[in-house]
Amino acid sequence: MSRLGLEETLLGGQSFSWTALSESSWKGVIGKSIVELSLTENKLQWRTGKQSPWSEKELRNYLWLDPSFTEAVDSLPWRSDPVLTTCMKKLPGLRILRQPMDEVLFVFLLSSVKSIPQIKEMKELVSEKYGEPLELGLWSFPGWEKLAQISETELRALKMGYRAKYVQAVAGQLANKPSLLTDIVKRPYEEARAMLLNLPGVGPKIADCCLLFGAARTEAFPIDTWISKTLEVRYSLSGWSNQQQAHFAIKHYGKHAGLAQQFLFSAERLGLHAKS
DNA sequence: ATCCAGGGTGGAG
DNA sequence: CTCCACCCTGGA
Repeated sequence: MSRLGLEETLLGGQSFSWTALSESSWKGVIGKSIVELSLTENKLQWRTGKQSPWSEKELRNYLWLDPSFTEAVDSLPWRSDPVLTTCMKKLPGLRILRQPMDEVLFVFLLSSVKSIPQIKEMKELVSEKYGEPLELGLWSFPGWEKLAQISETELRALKMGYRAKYVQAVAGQLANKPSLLTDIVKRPYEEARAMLLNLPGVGPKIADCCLLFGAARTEAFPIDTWISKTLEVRYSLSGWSNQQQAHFAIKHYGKHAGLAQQFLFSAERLGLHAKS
């Protein structure tokens, strides 16, 4: 576990639940739980709030701290892919978090044409206005049931713009079928993806983000502007459609393509290719 | 001051 | 397949 790898895992755009307390410590709100992480001398330390405390097991699951992570890393084609190797060497320990699907769907519905700070701000506004108060002046994500009671106008007031319509519509569907998300998580990848694509405001990119970050489907390979650029520039795939790029990804990176995506995405976002 | 892009999607041609 | 509106905010 490296400092940069962990920092990028928590703050790099797969989760919007974490804030930095210092160079190497972070505070997160997941569901109604508060968790603090710090990295000193390469050792991970943690503590959790009193209200809805996490067990060590929950923490290990959330951070993907089991042997399957090492196996997934080893399954990537780093032996034959210098571009991927560079990204992996620069970000040791970067991983996919296992976040709750409801929160992931919400933040990625807000993500279109928005930067990380903007997405975080929208989520915080919603939490402070409609969530439950927790310890330390923090607020929980309100949950979809609560969101269903909020009008589009009210959501627009929280800087959501046209995304408010999607949030409203999805909340409505989930109100009619509360089991939908837990149902989706149980289905095989293709089927789960098709179900997500049925939701208003959810296209291929957001569906794959939900499956990768909110359902631990590491075969999901979200194609956004950054990854598209990486594939064009680093792999000479310019002119390829998103569908063709997706086909390349699963073929080249394998069954944990989503993990490769995270290394490529972060390296591109942080500009790590420029430096030697 | 305008312009433009910020982890897209849905609809039209 | 390619355009482009959709909201709105901050930075060039």
